Amino acid sequence: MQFSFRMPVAVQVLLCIAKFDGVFKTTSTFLASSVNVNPVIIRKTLGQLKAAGLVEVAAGVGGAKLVKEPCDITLKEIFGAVEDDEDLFHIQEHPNPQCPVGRNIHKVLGDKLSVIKNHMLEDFANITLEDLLEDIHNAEQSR
Amino acid sequence: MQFSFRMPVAVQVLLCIAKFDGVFKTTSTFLASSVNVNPVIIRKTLGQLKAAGLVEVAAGVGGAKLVKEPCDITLKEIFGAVEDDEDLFHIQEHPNPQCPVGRNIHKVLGDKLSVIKNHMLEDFANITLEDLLEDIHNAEQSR
DNA sequence: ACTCATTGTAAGTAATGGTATTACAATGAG
DNA sequence: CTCATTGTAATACCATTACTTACAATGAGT
Repeated sequence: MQFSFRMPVAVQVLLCIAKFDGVFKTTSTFLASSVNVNPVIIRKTLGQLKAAGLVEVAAGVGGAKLVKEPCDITLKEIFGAVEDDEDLFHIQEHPNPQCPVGRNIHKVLGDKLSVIKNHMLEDFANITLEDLLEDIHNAEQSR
Repeated sequence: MQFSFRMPVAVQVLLCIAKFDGVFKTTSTFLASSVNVNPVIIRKTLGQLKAAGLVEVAAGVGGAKLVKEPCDITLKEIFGAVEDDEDLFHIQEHPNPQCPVGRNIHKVLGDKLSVIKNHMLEDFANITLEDLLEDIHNAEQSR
């Protein structure tokens, strides 16, 4: 059980846009060939990133660019842009209300798990696109 | 996108076993009526918890009991018992190796995300079954 | 030894969600 | 006006989850 492609795809898309800004026109087809998924997936992702105010996309002429600096874009924003804001875990909605465990499980476990989800989001908030660009740069240097 | 029922179900099963120890025989049918899922799901879950050394199940006569004290059972163990040990996120396996982003994304993003997953597991390790039993007890008191 | 509720497990079904793909109208710079 | 590209809908395919039925194996109680 794990999260879908969406967030990693969005991250890679943004990294490519940042990396190739001014060098190549970053169309959905171009980005799709880096990620190796269908261009429609990229367009959908770009739409979500645009709605979140992270990129602007040139309809018609094509290409996307960042609205904010890489140091001002965090994984938390990216995650929020492409994933629904729902609980991390799926707790059975209709437990037995006659059972003392059943009638409290949602509140008790839900509380704990939402704290943990917030921790995860905080971790995401501490990672910026610039961090990743640097890591990639370093990885390229040591080839 | 979220994790499946499995972990919350396992938690509820363990809580019921602890709560009703010596009062009711905790058969799969009994547990299933608290969680409100099919008894077969409970048996499968109990099998995983047994394999993880958290419970023992009386085949034939029926019923389950804890092998360890509630204060010694953490969410991390429960999570590990019912979920595969895989990455939190699914990073595209075949990005374009000709792209500097594509050929490094797995390492760069994977590293960051595995740190975050470990944080999550640490959070899980700090929550015991006893904590949850207490929370339920308190919730019941204030009804 | 027999009984019987229960576990362990397999097999099949249904529902859900993610990804891929095709198709096409709308866009907008040149 | 042209044309590559975006935005979006519709569809298909596949994997996973959860549900359900079925039945042999188990083991305490009689």
